[in-house]
Amino acid sequence: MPPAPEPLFTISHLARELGITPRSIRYYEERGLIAPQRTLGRQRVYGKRDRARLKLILRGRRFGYSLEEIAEMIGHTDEAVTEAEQIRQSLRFGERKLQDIRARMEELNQMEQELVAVRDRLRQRLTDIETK
Amino acid sequence: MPPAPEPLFTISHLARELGITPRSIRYYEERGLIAPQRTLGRQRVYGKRDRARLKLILRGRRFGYSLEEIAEMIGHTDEAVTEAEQIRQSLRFGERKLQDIRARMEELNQMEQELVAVRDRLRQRLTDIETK
DNA sequence: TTTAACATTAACGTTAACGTGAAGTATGTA
DNA sequence: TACATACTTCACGTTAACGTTAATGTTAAA
Repeated sequence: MPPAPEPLFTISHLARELGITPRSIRYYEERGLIAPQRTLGRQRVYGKRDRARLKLILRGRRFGYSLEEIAEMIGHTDEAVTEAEQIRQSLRFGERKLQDIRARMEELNQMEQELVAVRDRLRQRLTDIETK
Repeated sequence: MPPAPEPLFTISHLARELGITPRSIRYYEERGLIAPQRTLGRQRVYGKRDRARLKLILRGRRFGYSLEEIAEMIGHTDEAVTEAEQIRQSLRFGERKLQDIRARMEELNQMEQELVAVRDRLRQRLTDIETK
């Protein structure tokens, strides 16, 4: 049996799908966040893993993480130390970020409660005004 | 009985307490997010409400919300329309942001799961390597 | 009342994360 | 083979969110 034929994407295809520009994707590569395969003719080819990685990056961005932090979270692709050390590093960063995420969840809860409180106060004032 | 003497803060006092710089606080004011009282000599004076508002702003920032979005969330202090309209507007934005927050919670969960998955894969590879 | 410790405004500087071409070349698809 | 895409490199532009500096005013304490 031949190895499962992985679905491949061109840069602009992927960009459209993710709602970003090819420029951004190349920029992420420049910053060492992804490292797609290339065709014989040097064109970038993206697979499932790359797509997933990009989604992670975008999710991170939506949460205000810098590309630098995201790199730490999911692991740089360049500057290879030994593989084991690489992995251990990623693990350490990953743990930190997990903590971080859990802390953020708490904060989101706080924020939600505060917004709800603000809302309720506003509603109260509104009815006060309208029934005066 | 005199009105409860509210505790007042100077800008750098508040900045220290919140772990930011006076510059940032002034900038938030410039962007219409806060509007502290002034002394006779034009120096800024902050009260409890201001402090709370700043905390909200910072929380928002930690989540990657732009100052613009935060302003929408908690209401601009300038461009006064009628009070009722103001309030209704804030309510609308607030509702949106609540939705937003709930969506983000979902995303955080996703992110956590993915990070955990990454972690587990990494751990697996690590033991693979070490026991080879 | 002087002085040290803050504050104020104004303006220019900085960094991250891209956007926007330009220019010339290579690749891939109908 | 035509034509849309993609590539690289380069460089300049842009926006948000402050940092920094300068020149001056305010305030609390001694």
